[in-house]
Amino acid sequence: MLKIFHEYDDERPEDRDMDQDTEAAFDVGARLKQLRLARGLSQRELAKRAGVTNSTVSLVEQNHVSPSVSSLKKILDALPVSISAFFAGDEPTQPKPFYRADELTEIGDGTLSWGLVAARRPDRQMSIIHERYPPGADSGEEMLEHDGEEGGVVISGRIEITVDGEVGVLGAGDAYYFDSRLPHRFRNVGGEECVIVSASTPPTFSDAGQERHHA
Amino acid sequence: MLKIFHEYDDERPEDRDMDQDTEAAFDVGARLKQLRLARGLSQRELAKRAGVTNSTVSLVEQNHVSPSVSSLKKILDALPVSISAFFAGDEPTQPKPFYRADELTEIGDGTLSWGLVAARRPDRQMSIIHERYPPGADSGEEMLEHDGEEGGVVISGRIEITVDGEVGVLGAGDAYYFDSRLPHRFRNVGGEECVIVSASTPPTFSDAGQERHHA
DNA sequence: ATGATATGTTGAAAATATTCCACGAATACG
DNA sequence: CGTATTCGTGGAATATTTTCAACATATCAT
Repeated sequence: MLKIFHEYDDERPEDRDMDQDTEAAFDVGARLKQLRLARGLSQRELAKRAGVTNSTVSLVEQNHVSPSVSSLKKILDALPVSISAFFAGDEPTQPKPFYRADELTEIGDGTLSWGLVAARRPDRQMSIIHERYPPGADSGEEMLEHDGEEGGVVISGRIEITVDGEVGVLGAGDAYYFDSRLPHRFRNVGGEECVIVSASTPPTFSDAGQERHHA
Repeated sequence: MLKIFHEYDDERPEDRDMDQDTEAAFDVGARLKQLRLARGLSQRELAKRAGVTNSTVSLVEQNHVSPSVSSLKKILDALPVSISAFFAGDEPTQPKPFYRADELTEIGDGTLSWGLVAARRPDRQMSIIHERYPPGADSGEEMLEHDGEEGGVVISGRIEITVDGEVGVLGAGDAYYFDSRLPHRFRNVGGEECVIVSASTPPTFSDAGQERHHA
């Protein structure tokens, strides 16, 4: 869970009756600042969009005040970030070993040329795939349905994805994530190649037919 | 997004202005009351556990005030419910398949600006992250070790990855995959930003709170 | 009925958040 | 060097919140 900072910089944490919980602190100010800077906004610019004063943004970022929910909402709306997402932020899974680009296992069907990461790894829990969809590429009329979950991030180009009847056209930086049992389909409707990095679990593609049991 | 009520009595949780989102107003008071009653607590009992007065609980439940983040946190801690989970009803906790680039939940520590896909999806089996390492970024001297597996594909830039003593420098198109229990580290040793799309399982980063334990 | 306890509400005081306005630092430009 | 602009900060005034201390209602036992 989180602990909300409420002290002034020069005060010590014990000054306040921060009681029982020992949980990790959640730094509202730092998180807000991070999100603001990630969007290249100044305090004033953000405040203007949010309908609050720059002072408010400043004080909140310094944890000199604990904003009211309504104020925080105004500010986050301007980013935009939901309150839920705001507080969902925590330590990420630090990412990290090594497959040369030409070492990725090709799993295309002729038209497609995809690279599967760590294809031969036994008991692998995920399939991470570097996908390249040429213009017009289509996973097919009949929707795909299989166990597991899959998601990915679009690197370049544009792709139309249909999930359970819902259609979205994603561009660079956009992402998707859904339950693979829902009928789905991928189509490159643009004029250029579309590149995606995807992950799915449990691994649908297994080079060595090494399926692992999964509840 | 959500609408925080700040009006008195006669106001009701209705849409007032519809911005780009299709979401309805978020009734803080009603949600709090719902959670409190679900646990069979009186306002006074909850207030006592939370370290606030019963008045505060009463006023908040009636939407007569918009509580400060610190107050709301105190109250929710006593339930216990995370702030993120509290507002989760707002965001499509339902399987939302598509995520605009700016909808990815930002994670990172200020220098980093990463986007987590489907952060608030309940019982998500993977964390897919769009990572951006600025020049010089380093996951740290001390190696990371945690349960699960992780992998990813380098989109641009160069990154040095150390896994269990083995060091590799990856460039665009290269990939990695390893057991997260092995000590590992990431460093952008190049002069330009390095972009990676990674996936890890199980998700170390979860929108925790009052959720059921899952196997 | 009467008192004892528990509930949720609210006026007024106290505490805190937010605004208004100005300051100093940094940058750019003549 | 001066001046304009933008930045983040913070004092003092204002607005909102939280607390304190009732109050009204309801239930239950005596």
